[in-house]
Amino acid sequence: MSINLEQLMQTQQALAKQVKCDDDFNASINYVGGTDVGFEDNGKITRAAIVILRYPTFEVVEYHIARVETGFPYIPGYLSFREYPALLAAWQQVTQKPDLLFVDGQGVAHPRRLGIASHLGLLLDMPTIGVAKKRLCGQYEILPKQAGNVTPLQDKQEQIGWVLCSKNNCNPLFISTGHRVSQDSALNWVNLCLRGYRLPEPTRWADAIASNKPLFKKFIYAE
DNA sequence: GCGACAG
DNA sequence: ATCTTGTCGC
Repeated sequence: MSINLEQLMQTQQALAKQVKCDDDFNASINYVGGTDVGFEDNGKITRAAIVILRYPTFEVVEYHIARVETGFPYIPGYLSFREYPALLAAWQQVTQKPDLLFVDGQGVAHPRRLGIASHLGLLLDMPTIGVAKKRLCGQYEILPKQAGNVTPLQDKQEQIGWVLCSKNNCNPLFISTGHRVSQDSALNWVNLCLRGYRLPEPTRWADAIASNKPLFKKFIYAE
């Protein structure tokens, strides 16, 4: 089996046309979700974590981890094809579906406007926000690492997202609309979910769960 | 042609 | 992403 990138590119372009960048979700958010993906056995196994938090208290309501065989390599610009199968498996286990889902990776801040947050948003028909730790494409003005600083991420006269300094002395986050959320709301909701750490709570918990970090171990022990 | 390139 | 200790700075 070989990979036909030409074919996948066309698939992305077709899907990108279906992405909605306007607010289309209940104004009252009661549950927010976060996702993160990790790998095991030299990448043979893809491990996806999904966590649901109550908003605005950020208590963990439930979390799930799904492991599936990795069926696609990592190719910049095609990350979603590698990670979405495991994310869908984890999603099936979710009882309390969130009102908003924070996805690790780009939303429309992607060469063809279909980062994993947008792709997953379409597959789940859920409002999603892309929260990436690195830039994939687009240009922006370098900002002092002072919490609160924010500048547009632009690609060819078009704003594809935001570069946000979420915490002092930390590298910025790359925020972009995934699906059914406006760029302004994406930035707004990330800010509303920040609690003194670089990552917004849904992403921070998903990160801890997917990688079995101290925050998660402590949580398990307390349970 | 060369470098850049989410996780 | 992952393999990994200590270390520097806020």
